[in-house]
Amino acid sequence: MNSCQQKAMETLLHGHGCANQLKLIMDHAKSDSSMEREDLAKSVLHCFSDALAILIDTYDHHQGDQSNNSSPQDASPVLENSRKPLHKRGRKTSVAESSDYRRHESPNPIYHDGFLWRKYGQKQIKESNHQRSYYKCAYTKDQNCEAKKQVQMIQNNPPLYSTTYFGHHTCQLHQAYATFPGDTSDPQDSHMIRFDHPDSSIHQHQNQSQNQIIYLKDENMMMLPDKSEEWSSPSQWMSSEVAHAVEAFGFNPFRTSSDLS
DNA sequence: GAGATTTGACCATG
DNA sequence: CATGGTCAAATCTC
Repeated sequence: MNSCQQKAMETLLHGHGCANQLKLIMDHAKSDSSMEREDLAKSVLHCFSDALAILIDTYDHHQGDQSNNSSPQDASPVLENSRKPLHKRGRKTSVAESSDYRRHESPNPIYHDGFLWRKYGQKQIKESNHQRSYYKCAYTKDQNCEAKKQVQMIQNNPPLYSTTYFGHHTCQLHQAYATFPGDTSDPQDSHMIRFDHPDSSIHQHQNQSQNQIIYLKDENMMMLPDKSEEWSSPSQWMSSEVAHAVEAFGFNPFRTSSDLS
């Protein structure tokens, strides 16, 4: 799996975690938490739309490369290392010279990509009418993680955002997630990872709940369990784009979080 | 009060 | 010197 597919899967996992939190809230909420539910629902929708954008973008690269008979590794927009020394402050290398970057364009800025980011700067870019935001991994100091990303609106109508990732996460993703065990106070910080599937033979975890499990189907439509048995294959309960991407790249979203490590 | 974000300044690069 | 990436003090939010 290349980095784009992994990023898309992380985004999907985050969305699924939000959906699980939403379920928990709906199961247990006695008081009025409609705002929290609404925020979670929005978060879920953002995650899936972002993941779709990544997958579609990656699929386009994949198709293009196949037609050009180039290797799969060339599909990701990763340029050669610049081999230039890093300095403590100021511009290090331009985007084109950066050692490793992946760029995605989507109608929504990618905020929920499964990682925790800390904004450290914002700048008006000369060649663009829009500002660019700079983010570092929140675990830059704690775990010496050097992952960064830049988010910039590149088009107004229709809105189009470019999210560029630099470097790799060396932080422990699951440790980061474990920091927020079941905390439903802030949907932005919801990081539960679990991928349930209507077919119990695929994933044992869903048996733990006889309660409502909400599955996503086409166009973000939510379905209750009494409908879920109708979906015998992923293509029936995922959006068609995601299912297509899953088949195209052969990655399995039904693995547990421990499988990912 | 702690942590996150904003924003002006600093600095490397071309 | 213009530009863009980063720092860090100021400000904001919870």
